[in-house]
Order: sequence, then C-alpha cells, then structure tokens
Amino acid sequence: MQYEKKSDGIRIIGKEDFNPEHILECGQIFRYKKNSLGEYVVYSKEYCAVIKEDNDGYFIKTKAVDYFVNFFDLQTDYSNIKKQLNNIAPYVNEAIESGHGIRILRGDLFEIIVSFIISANNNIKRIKLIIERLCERVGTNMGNYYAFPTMEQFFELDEKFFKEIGAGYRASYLASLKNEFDLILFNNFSAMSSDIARDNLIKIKGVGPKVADCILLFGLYKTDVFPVDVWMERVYYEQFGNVQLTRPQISKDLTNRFGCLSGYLQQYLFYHRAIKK
DNA sequence: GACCAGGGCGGCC
DNA sequence: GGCCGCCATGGT
Repeated sequence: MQYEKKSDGIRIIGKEDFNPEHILECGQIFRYKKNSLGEYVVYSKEYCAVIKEDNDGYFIKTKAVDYFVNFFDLQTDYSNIKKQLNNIAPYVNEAIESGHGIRILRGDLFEIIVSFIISANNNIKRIKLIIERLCERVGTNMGNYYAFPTMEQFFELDEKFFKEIGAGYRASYLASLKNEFDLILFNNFSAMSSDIARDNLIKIKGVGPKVADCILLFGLYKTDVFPVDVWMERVYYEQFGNVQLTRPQISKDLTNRFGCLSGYLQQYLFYHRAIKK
C-alpha cells in the first residue's frame, strides 16, 4: 500500500489494506470516536488524527505525521500478509475478507499496559468508558480533547481514584503499577524474545498470559503471539481444536502453527467472531 | 435479575 | 505445575 506524507497529514492510496472501521473497531485500541461528519477520530498518547475518506483512499489529518505513519504501521505490506494467510481454512478466508483493512497498530507501551489491565474480564464498551474517564480527569487538556495521562501523572493516582472511574477490582492493579516503573521503563523488551518478554510482563500485577500477549502485540509489535480470550477460545474449539486445552496451551498451539503471522491472524479472527457478528 | 465481558489472583491440592 | 471460587461494574 502506498502513502504520501504531507505537511498536514498522510494520504493513503487505496482502500484494500486500510479500513478505519476495521482498524479501530477490532479491540486493539480504545480511544477513538466518530465525529459529526461520521469520520473516525483516533487518539494515542497526546496525539490526535482525523481519518477522512476520499475517492481513491483516505487522508489522515494530523499534526503528528511521523507519529501516525508509525502508529498505523504503514511500512508493513498487509497484502503480502493476507496472501500468506490465504487458504489455511475457509473460516480464515471469511475472517480476512470481513476485516480486510485491519492493521496492527503500534500503540504506546504504557498506554497499552494500562488499557489491557483494564480489559481483563471486561467488555469493550466499558473499557472505553473507564479509559475516557481516566483521560478526562488527569490527562493534559489539548484543547478539544484530553491526552492519555503521562506516567508521571498516572503514578500520582491512588486506588480510590481508580475505583471512582469504575475500574472495579482492577483498581488495586492500576494503583500498584507505579511499583513496576523500572520494569516498564528500563527493560529492553524489543531485544527480548516474546517468551522472555512475556515472563517479565507477567510480573506486573493484573497482567497474566493473555494481557501480556496483548501488550506484546499492540505495545511491542511482536507478531509471534496469539492472545487467547473467551472469543478466541470459542473460535479454537469451533474451527481448530480437538482436545480440551487451557488458554495458554491454545495460544502455544496456534503460535506453533502460524509463527510471526499469529498476531495478524488473531486480529482478523477476533474481529470476525467478536465484533462483526 | 441473571448473565456476560479481549482474565487474573490467591488458596488449595 | 493445574484447578477453582472470587472479583466490580455497566450493558443486555
């Protein structure tokens, strides 16, 4: 897919490998909305972008051009990924067709860690609600929106605050996150294998194997992971599985089969099974 | 009003 | 190591 950097945004040429609805509504990110014109607006860290559709593609209007070139993973060839995932199984072809313009976003590590601690045993609508309240209360006012809290802003907050914004029993996990400051900031996760990085992430309170895999995929861009939640467990037994396995065992089976394509495949399947239907 | 949601923790064996 | 009850909250 081709794109052009402009002074006020990014021009996306073609619609096959870039679909705002599929990218944003597939549960990898929780800070987006539709504006009065029906255009998607997406927020990451302190940045913001509006996605406008035109005849032959899209225009991502933003002041942070380089940030969103990376964020939307525009250097990766998704046609090639879809080609490699083609004809694995009829259901996989179906899923890729229904989520054809999905891209794995390169989110901010800290924002992703917080977001997916909140995501545990929760639903997407309420995850969005809690994160929205978090940003409105402590994020920097950027004019017409609020930034995600910086680590410094976030670590001032206590368990009582997190309960007030509706985090429920995850409040204590969020409040104790400041104790993992060193782990988050000074670990060179990118240089680690996914297995080693996962072992480190699981040390964080509220981060188990599934949340860790989401952090690896959406916050550290490691695609050889397969996050398995209730929906992916259903897909596994409906489409792949035979014997009864734990979720980490399902994840291991699927990463063994699909390697570095795992993260992409998982996202097509999640969108198809959990969101679209 | 029960059931569910991009699960994880602590106690138990 | 694996299993299991419990956990807050908002939507359906």
